[in-house]
Order: sequence, then structure tokens, then C-alpha cells
Amino acid sequence: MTGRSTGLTISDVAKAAGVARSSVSRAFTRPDMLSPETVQRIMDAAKRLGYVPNHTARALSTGRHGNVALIVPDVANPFFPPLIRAAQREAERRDFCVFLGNTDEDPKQESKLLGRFAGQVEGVVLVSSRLSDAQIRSHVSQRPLVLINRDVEGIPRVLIDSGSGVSEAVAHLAELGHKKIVYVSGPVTSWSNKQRKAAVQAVAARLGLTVETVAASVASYDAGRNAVGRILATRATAAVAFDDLTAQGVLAGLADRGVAVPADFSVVGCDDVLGAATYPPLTTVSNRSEEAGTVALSLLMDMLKSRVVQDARHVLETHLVVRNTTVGYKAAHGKAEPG
Amino acid sequence: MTGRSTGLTISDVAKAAGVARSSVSRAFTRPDMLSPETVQRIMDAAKRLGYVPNHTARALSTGRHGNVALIVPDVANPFFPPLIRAAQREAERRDFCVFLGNTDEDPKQESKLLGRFAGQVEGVVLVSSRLSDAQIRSHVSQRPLVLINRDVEGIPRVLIDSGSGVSEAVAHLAELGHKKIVYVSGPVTSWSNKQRKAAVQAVAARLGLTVETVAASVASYDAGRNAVGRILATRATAAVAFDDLTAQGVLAGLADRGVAVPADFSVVGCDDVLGAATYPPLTTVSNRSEEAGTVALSLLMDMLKSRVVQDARHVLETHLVVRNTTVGYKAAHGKAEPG
DNA sequence: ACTTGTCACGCAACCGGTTGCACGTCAAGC
DNA sequence: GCTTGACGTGCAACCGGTTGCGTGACAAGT
Repeated sequence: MTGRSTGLTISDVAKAAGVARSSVSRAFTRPDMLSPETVQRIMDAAKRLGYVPNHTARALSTGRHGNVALIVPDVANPFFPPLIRAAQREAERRDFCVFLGNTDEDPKQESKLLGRFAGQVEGVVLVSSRLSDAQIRSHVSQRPLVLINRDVEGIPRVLIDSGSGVSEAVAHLAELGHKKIVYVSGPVTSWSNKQRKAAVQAVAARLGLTVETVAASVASYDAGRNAVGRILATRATAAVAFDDLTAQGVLAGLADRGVAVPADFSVVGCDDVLGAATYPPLTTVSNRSEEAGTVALSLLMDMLKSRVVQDARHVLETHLVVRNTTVGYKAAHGKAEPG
Repeated sequence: MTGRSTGLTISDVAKAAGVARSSVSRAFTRPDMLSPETVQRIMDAAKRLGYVPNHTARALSTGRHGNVALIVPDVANPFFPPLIRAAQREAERRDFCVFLGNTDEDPKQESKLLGRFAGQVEGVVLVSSRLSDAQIRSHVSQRPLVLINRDVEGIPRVLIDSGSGVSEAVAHLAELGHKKIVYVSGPVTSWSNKQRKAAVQAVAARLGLTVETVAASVASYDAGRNAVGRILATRATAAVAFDDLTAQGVLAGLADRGVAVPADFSVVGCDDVLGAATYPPLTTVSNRSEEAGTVALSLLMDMLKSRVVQDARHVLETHLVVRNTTVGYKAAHGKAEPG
């Protein structure tokens, strides 16, 4: 009637096995408390009847549901799925189920979801949260929570340091002989964008490169494509783009103008989101989003176990992945930087 | 202690409002049964205390959890995220939460997840299930279930008919003057692959095109790239690939050999997974996966409401999206098909 | 033989809601 | 004035497990 999978309860099993309900319960949760024969008898009966413990009832009395929530800004952004999958895997390894929430980049929606999940999850991991620090803190007081790509003091968090990879990218370009490069920036409000831009400028300064910034404002193919005019106007010989999508746009714009990559111009992306699956394969910065997912989940699980919030701050460094859109400027041209 | 958001229960509210627990319960679930003033008083007390109903307890007594599960083969496959997001949105619109399951294309894993979710969801949508018909049927007997891209008689299902779009693609190529094309096939076990291949052959026959099949075996960039030698050997002038990833590989392989696209060769993908975000933008077939997600969810919700399984079979037709990897063969060459 | 301790198990309360039924009140109908 | 019915509310059982505590059986210790 109710669509329940089976109407079977511990009582049925208890009757069949000739024991009390509590013994059935213990057979499943703490078999060591029972004699081996009793456990065996109960298990046999359970299997014979096709009994399966009711998750909800168990959750009600224990307060443990075995669920966690994962909340992301946008499932369809290719950056997140690998992270989701990794988190999922880790959760399942520990016999947890995961609720997935999609906020559409909207803080209100994020709060709403948090509320809806509350009471059926034991913990939450918030990815690239758009909430204010204060809001995040207020949620933390209610239930275990870990952050990904959001740096709030006192709250367990795992951060993907794209700065390290971007730095390598700039060093790579310098080593190849480029003297002037441009950073194609992303959304100004983005934590990642700030991080990446700063890294580019720091390393460029250290290695004596000139760097100009061209704003793509939003992170998209079109934004990258539209920025090409301004990029070329700088007379730079290489560009580091905020992300792969932007980089791909830049490649398109370059192609439109007949600029060959990497022969005439080098491009590096960030996040390794398209993998090698475009042509030419993009030199980019690894994202380690999978590890972020795994680590965040383990962190959360540890908290659930120990019941203590640790001020963990797990930083994942990224690295340059050299493919085919970068090449030595001198090697390609056999001469020095144009005047 | 237990990390519950609040220790508040209906009893607290009842006491504060000076009514019985049952009245508090009714104030939230069937306010029409109470006098307006009582409802008001209870609500005030609840708000003042910060009471929020316990989802788990409610689920235990009603059998309704307000959760559904969405199980996909691989979150990271770009085909699924838009579908997931759409389903999510639809679920939320109806105040449902969604569990996400990832099977890694493994039927065993799929069964396991189905089991783990059982008892905490009211219904399931299974996307591109790898289970056998019999297994699927056995699950259906246990709880409401709807299928996406899996055609099992008697079970509500929504099917994305990529055949229609592929047919358009072939017609498009014919119209452009191509006489001989190749179909770069995907996994032989794939329902979609069968569908697409059949469509290509049917339309080609009708329009008098010659079509050869080149197997890429798995759907991937590399597979596509490796197939190019064989594709070119057929002396065809255009290719329809199983999916966008494969198509992208084909483009890469073509570029490796100096074959210009679309000037010398036309390529069309399928699934519109990379959007326009590559260069040159790929002519492909739309996927309508978002609608599939939305429709599947509504179907499920209807079943939950009416408690009756309808043998719905919802087919979504796809269409050709013309971008820049196809062009008239004659237009490009100004002559007839080469000998 | 009698205390003491251990072990296996049952009893019953509890988790936090929902819901069938009974009860009391009050207005309308005769 | 008494029945009738509608209405608002409370009582208590129930959803399906978990768990603190008590009890009886049996072995070991003196």
C-alpha cells in the first residue's frame, strides 16, 4: 500500500527466530553481544524472510542517518562532476549516501537547501559556497560542515591552490623564452581569479616578464574569444587564461585571425576541464577537484566520528600540464621578441 | 550532543502553546482541522522556540520521506550533469530532495545503490541503466521507478531519440552534396549506438548515399582520433560520429593529417555535449537531456501521487544543430566526388 | 554449599512525529 | 428540554528500530 519495499520488521524476524526484538536488533548492530548460534539463527531467519533493516527507523532512534549532503553551485559546470563523483565514492566506501544540492550560484537557494537537508543528513560539504562568512558560521553551529574552495577561519576546509600551477605555467612560458604575456582574467568576485592573477603577477615580476591583464569578465568561451583583439594589441606572445573555457575561446579568436597556436602564440588554460579532448590539446593547470572531493568527505567523516570540529585547512597544490598549445617563442620564430 | 540542529520537539511546542502534541502536529499538516486561533497560537510558539519538524520522524510514521533517488552511470560524463540539474530542479519544485548515485557503469554497483537507497526514497529514476530487464522489473515491483534511455515495456520511461537528429544530420550532408559518408560507431552494447547507426543507414539508403561504418569501439577522444586513418581510407567526404567526444577525436586526427575541416571534410557529432566551446564549433545533434530529467521527475511524481504505474513511454526527438564543421562538398571543392 | 561474577537475553522505554477514535461543547432542529 | 450533529481537541497506539537495565543460568572462587 505504502509502496514500502517489504512489510517486514524486526518483529517478524524475532518471531521466526524465536527471540526478542531486541536480539534481532543486536544481531545486526552488535552481534558480539549475542551468542554466535543465536546470531546465526536470527540471520538465517532474516535472510529466509527477506528482511532488510529500515533505515528511517534506525535513524530516528540513533540520530545517525548515514547521509551527507553535497552542495555545489552548478552541477553542469564541468569543474564539479569529478569532485562529486569522488566525494560520492568516498561516502559510499563508508556506507554513506549523499544528497546532492544545486544552488544555481544563488545564496538564497543555498540556504534553502541547507535547511531542507537539515535533519536528514549528519553533515554537509559546501563547495564554492556563495554564502557570507557569517551565514556559513551560523550553519556550522548546527551541524558538521566542511568547505571546499572557501577559506573561513575555524571551519574545516579544503582549498585548491591554483596559484601554484599558474606559477608553474608562467615559469614554463619564461623558460620557453616569452618576454611578455597576458593574463585573461575571470570574474572579479572569484576567489580563484584573485589567486590566479596574483600568482601570475608575482612570478612574472620575479622572472622579469612583462604581464598585462585583459578582462574577460565572465568565464566563458565567448568572453575569451572577444578578448583576443585586446590580447593581440598588447603584442604579448603568450596568454594565461582564467580557465579552460576562456582559453578555448581565446584559441578560437586566434584562429579567426589566422594566428597559429602554438607556432605564433602560446595559450595556457586552467582547471584541466576539457582534458585532452580538444584540438590542439590545451596546455593547462591541473585542478585536483577529485582529491578535493575525497579529502572533504574524509574530513567530514572524521568529524562525525570524533564529534569534534578541527580547524583543518587542507591545501591542494596544482601543477602545470604541458600539452600542445605552448611552445618556445624563440624556437618557433628563431628571433627575439618583436619590437 | 548528537549534533541535531535543535533538540526541539512537538512536545516542547505543545507545552509552550498549551495544547496536546497531536494539535501541534496537525497545525503543521492539516491546519484546517483546528480552529484558526489555535493554529496561530501554535505557530507563534513554534516560531518563538525555533522549532522545525523532524523529517525522519515524520517519514517513519507516514512512510513518506520526500526523497527520490537519481542513479546515473557516471556523473563526470558531460552528458549527465544537465540532466541531473534539471531533475534536481523539478524535484525541488515539489519539495523533494534527491539522492544522487553513481554506478561507474557497473550493474553490481547499481543494484547495491538501489538497495542502499531503498527505504529512504519514495521513488527512483534510473538513467541509462546497465541492469538487465529482469533486474529492473524486480526493482519496479518494490517501489516506483522511471527509466531514462532504457526501453522496458510496462515501465514508465523517457527516451531520447537521437535517431531523429542523426537522420537530419545525414539529410543535411546529402543536401550539401556529399555522396559518401562514414558512421563512426560507439560501444556495440549501447542502445543509443544501435539507434544512431540504424538511423544513419536508413536515411542514407533513402537518399542514395553510400555509408560505411568505422568502429571506434569505445566512445572517446582517442578512439575517434585513431579511427581517422580508416575513415580517410573509405574516401568518404563526411563523417557522423557516435558522440561529440569521438567527433572531437576525429577532428584532431584530421588536423594531424592536414585535412581541413570543413573545407576538405565534414564532421558531425552527437549529444551537443561540448556546446560551442571548441574550435571550430562542432555541428552536432542536440541531446535534450535536460528535458529528459525534468520529464522523468514529473512522471515519477505523478506516480507517487496517483499510486498507479502508468505505462508511459515518452520520446524526445532530437535535432541537428548546424555549426562550423560541415559545409557543402561541392561548394568547397567545386567539383564532383573524387573517383 | 554459598557468594560472586559473567554472559546471553528479554523487557520496556524511547526516538519524534502521525492518526483513528473518543470525548466534550455548543448551536441548531424538533 | 432533549436529541442530533458538527466541530475542536486530547488520548493513546503506532511507525520500526535501539538501548539501559534487570534477570536467570551457569561457572569459578572460597
